[in-house]
Amino acid sequence: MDTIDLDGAGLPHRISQTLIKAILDRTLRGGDRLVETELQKHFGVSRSPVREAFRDLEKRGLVEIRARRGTFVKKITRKDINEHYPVLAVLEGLAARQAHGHMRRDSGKALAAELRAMEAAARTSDVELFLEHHGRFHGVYIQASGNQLLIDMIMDLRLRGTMLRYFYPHTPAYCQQSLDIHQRILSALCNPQEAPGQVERLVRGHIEEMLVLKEWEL
Amino acid sequence: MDTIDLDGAGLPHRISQTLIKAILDRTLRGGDRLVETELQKHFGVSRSPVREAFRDLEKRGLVEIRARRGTFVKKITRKDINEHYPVLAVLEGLAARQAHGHMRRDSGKALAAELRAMEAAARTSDVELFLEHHGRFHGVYIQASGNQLLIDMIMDLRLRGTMLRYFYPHTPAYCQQSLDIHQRILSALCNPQEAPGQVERLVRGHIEEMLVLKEWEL
DNA sequence: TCGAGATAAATTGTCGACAATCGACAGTCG
DNA sequence: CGACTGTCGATTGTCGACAATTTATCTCGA
Repeated sequence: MDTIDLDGAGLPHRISQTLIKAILDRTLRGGDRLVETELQKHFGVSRSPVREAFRDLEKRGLVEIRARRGTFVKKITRKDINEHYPVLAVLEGLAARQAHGHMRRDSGKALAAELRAMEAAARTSDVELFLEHHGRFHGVYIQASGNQLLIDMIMDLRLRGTMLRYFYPHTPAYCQQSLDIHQRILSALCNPQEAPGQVERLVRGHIEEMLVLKEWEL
Repeated sequence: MDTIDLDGAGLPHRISQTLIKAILDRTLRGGDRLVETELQKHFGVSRSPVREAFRDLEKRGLVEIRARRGTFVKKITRKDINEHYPVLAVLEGLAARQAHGHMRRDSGKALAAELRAMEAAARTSDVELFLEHHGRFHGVYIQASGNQLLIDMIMDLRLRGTMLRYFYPHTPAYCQQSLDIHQRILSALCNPQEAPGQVERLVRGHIEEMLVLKEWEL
């Protein structure tokens, strides 16, 4: 690896963004050690911004900083997966409930657009594209919840979830099958008459299902 | 303020702990600016550990770091309160549900002990003592959930909640009144026959009630 | 008197160097 | 032969100084 140029403002942020990308696309693997002096040379900066970037990654749950021993990319375990989805499920369920309370027309349109894109991706078995629009579909009602605390917590969890996704083989079949539940979620969200509890249950159940699936390879 | 001595290991951690105490007991008020050079002199260390402590406080949501502008103790707003309790409610609800799934006898005993202490404190109108045991009561089933991710998230939220508590006048009357719901939560948690959904609903409802109370002074 | 612009002070961001600590290896002793 | 201890290299923790930026102050003119 050679020295990379990144002039401008916000050194720590830019470094952490680069590292996040590297972790999410598995250039950096779970358990890998991040050495300050190496990254210092790699980015052509001093150790201070590198250390601050590490703190940011730690906050986001992507690395673990062990005092006087170094920082390591977090290793995904079965336990992490078992703990992740129930928490994400209740939070997204709450987000859906709160979003349902004040849905705007454009939010509904955005949801419908993402769902159509998901259908198209499923038809061509483009799993990667499907996942992108699937993520955006969820993002719409999360943002629409208007609860900034909730939004931040979910976004952090979803970032970690991106690490998890490598361990679950998203098949075209699963894409096809999950279209139905998203259609129902869309309908419920856009129907003011729908019971808030029902909207919440649909979303929560949809996410909890990830745990039931047995194909996780660890 | 004079220089304070804190030898030993974990400078940043010790500094952040000191600052957390100061923020929670309102020695440092919302909106106050934390200047690196001042704290550096106060603690008799360099700016590096102070900066790391700031990052820790930011992660915990107690301060806000604005780039090139300084770090400020977070100001509590009505919006924060409105966003806080629904999120805490669903998370503690989930914790209670998961704890209910594998309650040990000693957890039940601990719950009962805390509830008795709460009753005693309520009888003598010792609100401070009541709140301490109330916090521990919740802590028991949170820990019993066994979900470390969930535990960490709730603990962070509860820390922030400690800041909120100054804005709600906890009266002896409220203590007395909340004994009943805690008795029901205790019974539900300790009864294996109880429906998980019911346990979750009880806890979630109890926490969401904080929002309905009108006595918040902002 | 008030406001805009220039200047000065204060504060954060970054850097390179030194100190403290950890892990591995080798040597010694039982 | 195995376990313990001391040393060495590598890496993190801390420091003080400098650079960049923001905020406060001062001056000048309308």
